[in-house]
This record gives sequence, structure tokens and C-alpha cells, in this order.
Amino acid sequence: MNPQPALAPAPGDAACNPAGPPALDAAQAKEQAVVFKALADPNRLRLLSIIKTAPTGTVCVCDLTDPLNLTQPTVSHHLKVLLDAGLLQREKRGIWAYFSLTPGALDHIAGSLARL
Amino acid sequence: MNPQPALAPAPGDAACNPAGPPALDAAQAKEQAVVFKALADPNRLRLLSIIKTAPTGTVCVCDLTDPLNLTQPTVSHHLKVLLDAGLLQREKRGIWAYFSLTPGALDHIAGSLARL
DNA sequence: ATGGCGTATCGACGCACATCAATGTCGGTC
DNA sequence: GACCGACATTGATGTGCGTCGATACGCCAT
Repeated sequence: MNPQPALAPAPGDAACNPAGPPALDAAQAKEQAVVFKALADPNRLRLLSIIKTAPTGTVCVCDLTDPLNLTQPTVSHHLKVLLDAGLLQREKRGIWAYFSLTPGALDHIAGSLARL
Repeated sequence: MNPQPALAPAPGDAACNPAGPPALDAAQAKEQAVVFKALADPNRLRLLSIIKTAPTGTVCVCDLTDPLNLTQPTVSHHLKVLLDAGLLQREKRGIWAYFSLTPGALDHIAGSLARL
């Protein structure tokens, strides 16, 4: 590895850097990956978008199945993923479950991106 | 759907919102999901972190296998995923392939998060 | 209590993905 | 030319995930 190849080093020399500590340890990486996994599905992104742009900021499940053309169990599953990732909040009121964005969650993700 | 249930409407009334257009169409959602899919793996996050914090900002593959404890083909695969997502740039110089962050790519993702 | 409705959970199916070993390709050296 | 080293690609394998139908759970009205 990194044998100082005697040819074509970096433009200002200093070819390969042995790369010391991983800069981001495995635990932190795994933790952040969970959040990005939650965002790595088109339907979940649309769910977030719908909830965010809703007039009241809160939406119940029955209003989410139609726009996405998904069955109720599937929507419920996606909402749980977003919930577990800390992106959504759930409030049960009577029969209905109202979902809303966790305040500052998206900003927090944007921050972690910049802090990579 | 949304039967005006005669019980427990939203706090300021206005219970369920029929949720008009999906706010984020399927094509845009699928496109953004590709980027988040690329970020949804701990090892790829560590790759980005290593490359970003490298003194020169450019790293070759041979210096990436050891910190991640992965084989060379696996690292190459992950780099290709990040490349296809537009997060990395590749520059072949002699025998080596140098990878660097695409300028502004992370900022662009942060922006798309805020624009959900 | 009985029934109906909104939601969550379960089991199963199929597809996508992460990983590795083996191989292929390209550039430089002898 | 022949050889070596860095990287990419291929094929195979195990795991994870999205989706659905069926079912279970709570809450309310009758």
C-alpha cells in the first residue's frame, strides 16, 4: 500500500495519504446511516413533503394512502420508519393518528451533512 | 376517506386535510432518493468523511481499504455508487484513481432537504 | 355488548443490495 | 516483448427492504 511509486504523484506532490484515523468512527456512521436510510425511499420523501406542506402541518394516515397509491399497511410501515428515525411525531387523537414533522429534524440532518 | 368523524377534530378544528397534489412528484422523489440511498450506508459515509478531511482533499483507493476493513472490490463498488450519485469526482492519474468530493454537492443535498 | 372504522402488526413474497473471490483491464517497469 | 501493480468488473451468496393481504388492536356509536 502506498509504495511511493516513483511516477505521477499528486499535482503538488504528496501522492497517497496513508489515511490515519477514519475521521468518522463506525458507531457514528451507523447512526447517521439510519437517518439517511429513512430518507432513501421515494415514497417516504413524498410523505415528508406532504406533511410539511400541509396547511396545518399535521396529517392523518387516511389522507396519505391515496396520493401515494399505496395500501394502508404500507403507509403505516413507512411512517413508522420515519418515526423511528426521529423525523416525525405521532399524536393519537381519538381514532386518528396525526403525524407532524419533528421540529428541527431536517435542519439537524443538514448540519450533520456539513459536519461530515 | 376523511369522513368528518364528528369527534376529535384537530385542535383548531380543520381535522383531516384531503391532501391535494403530492407536493413532490414521483420523478423528483425517485431522483432525490438515489442520492440519499448513496448516503444510507455507514461505509460510504466514512468514505466521504475520509476524503473530505484528507489534507489534499484527494485520496486513492489503496488508502481507503485499510481504514474501512473492506476488500478492494467492495471499496471500488462503494466509490462507484457515490460517483453515480454525483457526490464524488474521479481523476485517473497514471496507475492511480484519485477521488475528491464534488464541490457543492453536500450543500446541494442540504438545500434539497430544506426545500422538501 | 355489538358493530364499524382507523390504525398497527404479522407473515410471506420478490427484489435490491453489500460483500467477497476470481478475473479482466490498463499503465509502467524491466 | 514479459511482468507487476492499481483499479474495475463479474458472478455468486446471504441479508435486508418494500409491498401486500390478512389479521389484531382501540376507540367510538348504537
